[in-house]
Amino acid sequence: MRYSHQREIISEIVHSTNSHPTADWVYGEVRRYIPNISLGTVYRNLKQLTDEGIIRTIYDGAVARYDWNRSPHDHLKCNVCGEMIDVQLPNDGLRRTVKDEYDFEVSDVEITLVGKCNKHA
Amino acid sequence: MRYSHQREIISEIVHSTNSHPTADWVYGEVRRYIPNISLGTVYRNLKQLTDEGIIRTIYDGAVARYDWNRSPHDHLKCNVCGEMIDVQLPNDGLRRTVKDEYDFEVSDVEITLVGKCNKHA
DNA sequence: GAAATAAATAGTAATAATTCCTATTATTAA
DNA sequence: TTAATAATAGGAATTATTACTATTTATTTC
Repeated sequence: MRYSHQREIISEIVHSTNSHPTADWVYGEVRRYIPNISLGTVYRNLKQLTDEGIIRTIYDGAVARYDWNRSPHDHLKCNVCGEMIDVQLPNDGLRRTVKDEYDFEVSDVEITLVGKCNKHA
Repeated sequence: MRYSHQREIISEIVHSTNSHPTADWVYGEVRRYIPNISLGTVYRNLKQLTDEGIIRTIYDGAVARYDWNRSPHDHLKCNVCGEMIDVQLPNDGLRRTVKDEYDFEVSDVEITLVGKCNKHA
């Protein structure tokens, strides 16, 4: 993968936020720096960055979101404010359970807890 | 919600499989019984059945899948054969952890373990 | 049981998110 | 510096899904 200015900016933008942005939001931000960038370029680069392991793609219902946080982690999704919060939850138990009970070889764990975050006591 | 033949058949089809079918697959099946049913009718009814709690909608990446199994459960997704297997995993620990550590009020737990199922030793 | 009411349908157009295509531009290797 | 080719912009195409509308059908009322 050779250098491109567009990819550099896209990567920086994803790394600049904890908001798990959508492709469309990233597109809007990149245009502040590269006004005539095309949406296809944004998608292509988000995919390439994902393939290279530089960012992660997560799915929130039907839309893709992008996450700079590559370390294994889970998400809390607040139904009230829509925010998605990174958390690290223990999953050794889950892995062991499915290995023992279903003979299933786990390569990836995806946990999302939906509910109400602490901003809405 | 008043009776309709179309909804009846759609519901039966979703209940007849463990394959977590997509709307498109359901559409193909329903047409064996109602050849001129429209895709919009399938989507509308799948949504209504979901709203009524008769079936569940789950997301597999970007596509919606439908599941007759309403009891709380999780999924094992096999990367080799693509199958999605229903399992019941304990999640009391997870709930307690986020309650205690993040003051997050959980209403729903979504767990998908990705890997290799026991058909591919 | 027939007419009135309104929900549901078929068929099709529209939308949203994403991918694909192609002529042109830019990066890198020699 | 040039040759090779990856990446781009711009737009068309695709896929999944929702919206619209005239017509049909299930239910309600008399």
